[in-house]
Amino acid sequence: MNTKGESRLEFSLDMKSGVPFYKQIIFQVEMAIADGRLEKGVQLPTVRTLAVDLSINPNTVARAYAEMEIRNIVVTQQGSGTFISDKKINLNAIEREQVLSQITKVYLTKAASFGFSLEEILTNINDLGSELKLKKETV
Amino acid sequence: MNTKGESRLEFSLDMKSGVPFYKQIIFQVEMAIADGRLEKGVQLPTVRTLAVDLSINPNTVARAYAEMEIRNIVVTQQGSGTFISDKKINLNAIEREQVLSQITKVYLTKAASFGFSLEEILTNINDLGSELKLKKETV
Amino acid sequence: MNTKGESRLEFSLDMKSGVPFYKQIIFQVEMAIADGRLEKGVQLPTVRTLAVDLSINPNTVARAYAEMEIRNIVVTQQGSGTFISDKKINLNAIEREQVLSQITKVYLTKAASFGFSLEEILTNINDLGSELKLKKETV
Amino acid sequence: MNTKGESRLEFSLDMKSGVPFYKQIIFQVEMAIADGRLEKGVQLPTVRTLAVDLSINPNTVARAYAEMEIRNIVVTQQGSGTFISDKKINLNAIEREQVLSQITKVYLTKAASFGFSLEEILTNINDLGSELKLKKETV
DNA sequence: GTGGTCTAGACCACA
DNA sequence: GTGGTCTAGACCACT
Repeated sequence: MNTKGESRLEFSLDMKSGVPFYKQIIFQVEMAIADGRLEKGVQLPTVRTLAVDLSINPNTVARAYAEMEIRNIVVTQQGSGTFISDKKINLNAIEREQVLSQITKVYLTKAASFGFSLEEILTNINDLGSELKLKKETV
Repeated sequence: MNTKGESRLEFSLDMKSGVPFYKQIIFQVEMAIADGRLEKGVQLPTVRTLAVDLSINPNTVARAYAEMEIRNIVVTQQGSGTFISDKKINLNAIEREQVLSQITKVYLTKAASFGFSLEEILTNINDLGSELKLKKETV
Repeated sequence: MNTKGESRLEFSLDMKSGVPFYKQIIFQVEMAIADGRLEKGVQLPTVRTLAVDLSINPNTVARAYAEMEIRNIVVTQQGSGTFISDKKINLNAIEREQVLSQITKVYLTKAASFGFSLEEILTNINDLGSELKLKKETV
Repeated sequence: MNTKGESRLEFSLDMKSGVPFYKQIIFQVEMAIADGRLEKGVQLPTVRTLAVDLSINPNTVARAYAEMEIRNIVVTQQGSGTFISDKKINLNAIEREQVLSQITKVYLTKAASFGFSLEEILTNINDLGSELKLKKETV
């Protein structure tokens, strides 16, 4: 059982995908936040620890953490570690609408270019939406 | 409806994913062959046309085509264009599912980071899905 | 005389200040944007060129550019260079007020800890505000 | 008003500047000596007190004090505390001006990046300047 | 021990 | 030529 302040996230890298390692790390942290496995204040593995776990260079992990710090996904405290931040994005209704439409368009265009139908897409989102523990209704 | 010999494939690129453009192009062609949108003998857009469409350098498109030619996915007929060969691309239902899940996860994670609910997301997809003229059902 | 698309910015580093090189570079770009020496679309010196100019490692320049890309200060086009972006921040009136108060508090606290009076601060801001070509009135 | 033997200095740290905390502390003491806010014999806050005030590790404060002792800026009397020595800190008007200009530039650049006008900035500073009880005139 | 900065140099992707 | 990624290893700042 997780005690707050400690992270039991399992990281893994696809060495062949061509996706940069540091981006894979960032994505896994974002996913973990999205589905509740990581929450505010939880400490990420140390740079050196994760580097050993993944068998990559510490600088590569540091780069992922640095980018997440810039993006306000984590905060780092010199000498003590890297922690999930309580990032809050404040958007008004119109801006929310614009942001959602923008990212949805990119997603649908991509899905369409792979030949997926609206039916398949909606089914998939319903499945994954529950898995990620997305809140069901707008507050 | 496709007339043989002409391609109505819509390509799209994710400029930020870190996945090389030429690999994205190849993958989209493979997906289209696998699900029947492209079949033997259909002509791909010319290098120059596709480069303009995607706003990328023609060399990048040429590289994708060259790579596909090496893999026997397409054949180039000097002077007339690039055509789908009869190489079988095997991508079963499970693999299709994995591809869709992957891009859906990225999308939902991003949406979740902005606090959007499943309800908002589904509404938005239905709206934009019609607008973007996605096919409604799987073929 | 500057032609658009070319940058005549003179960069310089204080090697002894203890301020990281990449942060000094970012700050100088931000300053140049703030006072109009750099505007949307202008190309920054190439990574290698600036590294030679400043006698530092190209990776250090690349890091500065990468951080500015994340912050939407510049956009990079693979293979062609790094350009000032047209970053726009949309904030409503309340958010504007909060943002300004926040950064002003930090500034005043710092100035006070150095012993500067309100009188000195206002004089200094008036001087520098003109120099930076800050717009005088709210639009 | 300062009574000799007690220090009313307000320290502040810029956590993001990249300037080491201990250097920031030293600089603030030097500035205070230079402009008369601190004079010979005045006691600095204890290491532990200042560490709590600034929310940093006591070792960091201790390091700043140790460095100042080496530089003869302060003397430590075992068991009773740390006191300003009679070392002269020379910081003339021009140097003061440069320090203020530096931090003001950082502030204005940031404000400019959010599109604030000189008018808004000055209003905000006047408001907050009173609230934060900045001294109104130079001593 | 923690993270941060910088160098040096290799190799890749793209124009 | 452009920028991007990764490694290896040194040294610093802070807990």
